[in-house]
Amino acid sequence: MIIVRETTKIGGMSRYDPSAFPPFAVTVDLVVLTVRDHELCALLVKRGEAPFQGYWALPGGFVRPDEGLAEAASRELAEETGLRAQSAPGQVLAGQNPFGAHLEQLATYGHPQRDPRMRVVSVAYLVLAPDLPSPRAGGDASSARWAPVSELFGEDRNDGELLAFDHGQILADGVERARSKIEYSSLATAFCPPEFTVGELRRVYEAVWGVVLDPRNFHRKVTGTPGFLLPSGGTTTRQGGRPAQLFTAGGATVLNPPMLRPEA
Amino acid sequence: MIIVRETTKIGGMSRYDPSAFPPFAVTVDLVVLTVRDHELCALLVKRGEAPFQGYWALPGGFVRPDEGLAEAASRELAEETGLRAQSAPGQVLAGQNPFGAHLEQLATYGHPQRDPRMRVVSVAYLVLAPDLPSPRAGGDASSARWAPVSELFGEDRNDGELLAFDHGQILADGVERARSKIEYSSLATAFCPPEFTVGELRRVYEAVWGVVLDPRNFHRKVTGTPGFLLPSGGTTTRQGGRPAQLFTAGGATVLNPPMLRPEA
DNA sequence: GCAAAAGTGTTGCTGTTACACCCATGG
DNA sequence: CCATGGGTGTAACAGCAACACTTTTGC
Repeated sequence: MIIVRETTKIGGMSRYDPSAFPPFAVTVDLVVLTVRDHELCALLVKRGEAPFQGYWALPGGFVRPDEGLAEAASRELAEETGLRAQSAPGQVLAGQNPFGAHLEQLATYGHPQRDPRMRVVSVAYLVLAPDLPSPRAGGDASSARWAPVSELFGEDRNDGELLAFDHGQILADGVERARSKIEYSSLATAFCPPEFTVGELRRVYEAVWGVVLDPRNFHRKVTGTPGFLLPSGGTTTRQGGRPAQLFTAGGATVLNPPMLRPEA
Repeated sequence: MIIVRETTKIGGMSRYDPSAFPPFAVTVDLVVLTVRDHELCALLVKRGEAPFQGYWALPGGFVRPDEGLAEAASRELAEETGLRAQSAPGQVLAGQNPFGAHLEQLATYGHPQRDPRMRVVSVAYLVLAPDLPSPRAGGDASSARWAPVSELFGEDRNDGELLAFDHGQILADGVERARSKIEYSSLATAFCPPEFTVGELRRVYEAVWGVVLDPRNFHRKVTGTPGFLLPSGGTTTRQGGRPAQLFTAGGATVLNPPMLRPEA
């Protein structure tokens, strides 16, 4: 164990001695969410080694000595899913990249005993991605899956399936962040492909919140908010019924007034 | 420099080798905000050593090997101000402690070059405190001060006064978090003493947002929101004029519908 | 009395809800 | 023709902004 030699505090000035510091490891963990088949799903990978061998966990890994935190999250995301993420909110580039995804810092978890082996501080990132073909984790499909969050937290949850470390808490925080953030921002478009219809966007809200929304009022609300949606010109009938206009995400990132989440 | 020996990745399973990890230092930095004299102010301390010697900086310090992150933030806060913080949002205890303050995690900053000496990852915490007598930093009053945020970011800012490291960014993020969060939560009460009047609470909103609010509509709004304010029974004339009812913060932590921030 | 701050009443406006209704396509 | 989803019109209603007005203290 490395010996900690914190400098004596004199007048609150001496903040730390750079030549001596406590032995910390820093990792990033990813809460990757998508909407599949009308359900909010999270990406999980299976652990192959102790501790928590065989448990499902969030994807993640070490931060390398010369990379930033968001950079590390982005790299891990690409390694495990092939996704490329946009970390700056409100950037228009997301639509240009067919595998674009939203990435933002969620929170940092550093309980002293969260990893039984050593002191690990983990910076969690939240990723919102459009529906992807299938997860890949180093080419081994059996070690990664999309888990519906209702199975993990809902009434019909399987309590036998606990996540490794404190990843259950991290995932819950990520889901809650996503649920509240689509209320007052245009983030829900991050779950959609580059071009999408109003109905598809509505089904995203319904899946994330677990509610049903009035299609007519929803349509008026989102098309009436300036900068939220940009008509792309095309139409599609991929959902059946009358052809629907196609839109791309507009530049507006903040919705005012917000989308109202029904209390159900 | 410690040599990094990251394990080879096999099927995305091997996350890290606990016996070898990159050399990271983990610190906490505090954005301590209060309202003094109708102005939103932040607590700054003067650095006594290189780098950035003589610059103003956010209070903070090392995370000790056996303490949690919030625990470290709370300890640093107590050491530098004498404040005791409540980290769990919505706790009723704040009113019982005359030096109670709200504490929540803000974000984590880990740019590889943010500290010129070594790799430092800093977990920033946001503290909202009622007006305090005067800052103390290890007993040396000249090394700590309350700085109005308008002087640091407003039109009348003094550009010569840059903060150390990336603390300007951290402070800006904290101020923005506070400004947006009092909109849809009852957090503004954290800036008030245990007992306060509706007018005092309104002046908090006005100082944090830099706007003027209609006293009549504000009064109706906050007293009409169930669980926001609890009448304590007493009255006061400390603001002059007709005696005002005294309130304590109610249990409600989320305001729905939110307080509307004027665009001015 | 006068200034100052606390409260209440009222009116018009904005935005939401709920639902009737029409439109355009595939089968 | 009918089912399906897309889109518009409209009336009832809730909440907010603006402002006139009353109340209760200190000086």
